[in-house]
Amino acid sequence: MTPARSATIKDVAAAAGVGIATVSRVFSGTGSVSAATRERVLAAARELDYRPSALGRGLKLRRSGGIGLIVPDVTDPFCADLVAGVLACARTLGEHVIVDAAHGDPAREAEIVDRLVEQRVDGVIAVPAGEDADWRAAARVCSSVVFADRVLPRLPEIPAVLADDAGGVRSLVEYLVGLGHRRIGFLGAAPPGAPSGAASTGRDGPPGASWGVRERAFRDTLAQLRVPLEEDLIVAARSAGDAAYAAAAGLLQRRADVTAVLAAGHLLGEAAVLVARGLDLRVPADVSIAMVDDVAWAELCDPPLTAVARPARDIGYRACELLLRDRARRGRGGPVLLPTELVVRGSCGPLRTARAPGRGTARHA
Amino acid sequence: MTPARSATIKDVAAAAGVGIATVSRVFSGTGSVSAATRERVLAAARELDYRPSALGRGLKLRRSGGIGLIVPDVTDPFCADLVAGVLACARTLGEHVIVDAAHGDPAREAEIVDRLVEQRVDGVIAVPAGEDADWRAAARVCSSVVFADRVLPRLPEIPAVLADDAGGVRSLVEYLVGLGHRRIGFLGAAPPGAPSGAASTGRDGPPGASWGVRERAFRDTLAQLRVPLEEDLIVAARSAGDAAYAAAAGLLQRRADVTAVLAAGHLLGEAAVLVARGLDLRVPADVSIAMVDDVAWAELCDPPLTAVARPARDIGYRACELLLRDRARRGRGGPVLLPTELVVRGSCGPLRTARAPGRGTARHA
DNA sequence: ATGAAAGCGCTAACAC
DNA sequence: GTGTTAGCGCTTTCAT
Repeated sequence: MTPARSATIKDVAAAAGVGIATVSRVFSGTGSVSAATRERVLAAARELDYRPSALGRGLKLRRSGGIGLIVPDVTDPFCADLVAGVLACARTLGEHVIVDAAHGDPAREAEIVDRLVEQRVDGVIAVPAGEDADWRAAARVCSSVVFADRVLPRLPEIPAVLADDAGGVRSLVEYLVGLGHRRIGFLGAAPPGAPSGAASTGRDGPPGASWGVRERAFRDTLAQLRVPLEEDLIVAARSAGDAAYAAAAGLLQRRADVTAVLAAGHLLGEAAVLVARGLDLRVPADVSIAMVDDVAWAELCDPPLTAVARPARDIGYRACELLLRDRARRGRGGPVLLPTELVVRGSCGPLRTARAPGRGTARHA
Repeated sequence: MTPARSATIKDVAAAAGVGIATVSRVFSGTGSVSAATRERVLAAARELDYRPSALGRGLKLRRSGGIGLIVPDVTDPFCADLVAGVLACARTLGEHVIVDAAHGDPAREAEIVDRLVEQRVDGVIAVPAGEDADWRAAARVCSSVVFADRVLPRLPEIPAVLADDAGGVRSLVEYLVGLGHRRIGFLGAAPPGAPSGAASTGRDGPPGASWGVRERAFRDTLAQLRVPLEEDLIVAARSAGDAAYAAAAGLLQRRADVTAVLAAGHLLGEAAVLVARGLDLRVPADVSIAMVDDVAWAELCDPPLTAVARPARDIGYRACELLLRDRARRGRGGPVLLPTELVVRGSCGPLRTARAPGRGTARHA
């Protein structure tokens, strides 16, 4: 009863008493077929439970009808939103999406790119981890590559869609300074491999560069507002859990006089909140906290956290559009910059003179 | 310089002065090739920047080397973890993963399944939304289908990997009852389409059935512990934001005497926390809250939320293994059940006699 | 050990 | 409008 192998276009043609080209026309929508024939073909196809093979079509057309998407980690809320955006756009364009996670490992990323090229995907969207992957080759073999959320300084010709991180940090700093804060701690993400906890050099490291953008925006805005900058208020940590926690704890204990902390990412923000709680600091009475990335828990936190929302979903959506629709317009005028939004909640308050006595001392690792 | 079209096996064969079969042998690892020839082939391939086409191979082999993964929503933390698990396993097996989100819409899911079948994926893993999709056909054309996290009652023959939700809820109820609670509200997820806020019927609705499992476990455990069950403490809500909030608010206002709330999912838990805050109820002094799904914010919450952790990542990993490796062992002895873990934090306290006066009155929509 | 040749399922000229 | 035919890039007998 059930056919051992799924029916092919040839089977359908035979069953409908037509040529295979006609069947192809019916299913690919190309050319013209009389209503009667079309009906017969459709009936035969239904009867045989025929499913056109994307493999055959792909081979002929030299494209698979799918795109590749590489993110650092699908469980990161920002990445997840980005993925959702790509999925939404790809769906409207009838393409499927091969997703993979590079976990910040350039070698792994290079492998993924290779696989994607072998699959002959119609394009690749990546939140790039590094320059090991042969991005140019990928852009050549696949029709194209678009970067999302991050760019690689050495590959300026690859089009990109980014959040306006500088603008986001600027609005946060302006907000904090407007509240009266002067000694603001900056928890920044260090590039992979950098010594954790060390103050950054202020220059862009090879990968990402986005951390550099945020730190520079922090410095620039402070300068612009004529707030003196203290180097040891700027801390760079690998944003992994423990390192981030250590960095935040170090900052808050070393400088008991900081009145506000700006975390340059949600993992760093999480660390800041946990450290403040561990040190028994009241937020915002003893210290104000704000962060980049408006993830779900920001609202659930007590007090709810003020954050800069970055349009992750839109970034994904636009990147996909850029890749598949606006091929022509691509890469002109530098990266596409999407606006961020400052979401004010309760975690930042006006400046108080000093921390309550006894607070801010280590009490908990 | 750059070839207009990427090199094919034929080009490499010509360049290396060998037949295409030899090149194929070199790249597919099949058959035997002399070391010298292999070297020449590899050199030629490198020279031409040759990438074997998965399309050609797939057509011949009648499999694409990829699997499909359908989840309700990639931005849901549980789903994201599940996806990560599938990705991890697929990677070890050298398969790529086509991911898509059905958003709880059976029609959309059916479309996705169709696309996946057209792609001739080697198998499909799904957190199923409904029975519209032709799962049996998919299982036939693709080699197989495995359900994750949910099963479809009408398709018992499809293998599945699930969390032991019943056990999780049971441990939560036992914990709460052990703390002295007797009037425990249950916030359950209603099947899509059911009237929100209405008490459920206690029977499995067509889709998912997982909500049914949790509610039944709630009832059963209470009965087993000889705690009287009050029907109007059981509320079913669509777990979407507003509906969940409304359901939680309804429960807490209608029954000012509930001393604990068990939310059957993280969205419902979020609603419970927000409502408690809105009603100015102290947690756990006025009301204890616990939920199923140990998502990131549970720890960031104040107080941190007690929750049942479900092994989302493992579910994904096992489902993928089952699909690709343990084909033989599949579907024997019913679904694979993975254990949950009760993570006790600060959101549940011992029973107090009554809510503080004035609390629990509506004060905030 | 290696090459020639026959498809895998489909689309796109090109004939009629 | 519809059928015929020639590949798309690869794997795989089957010879050699």
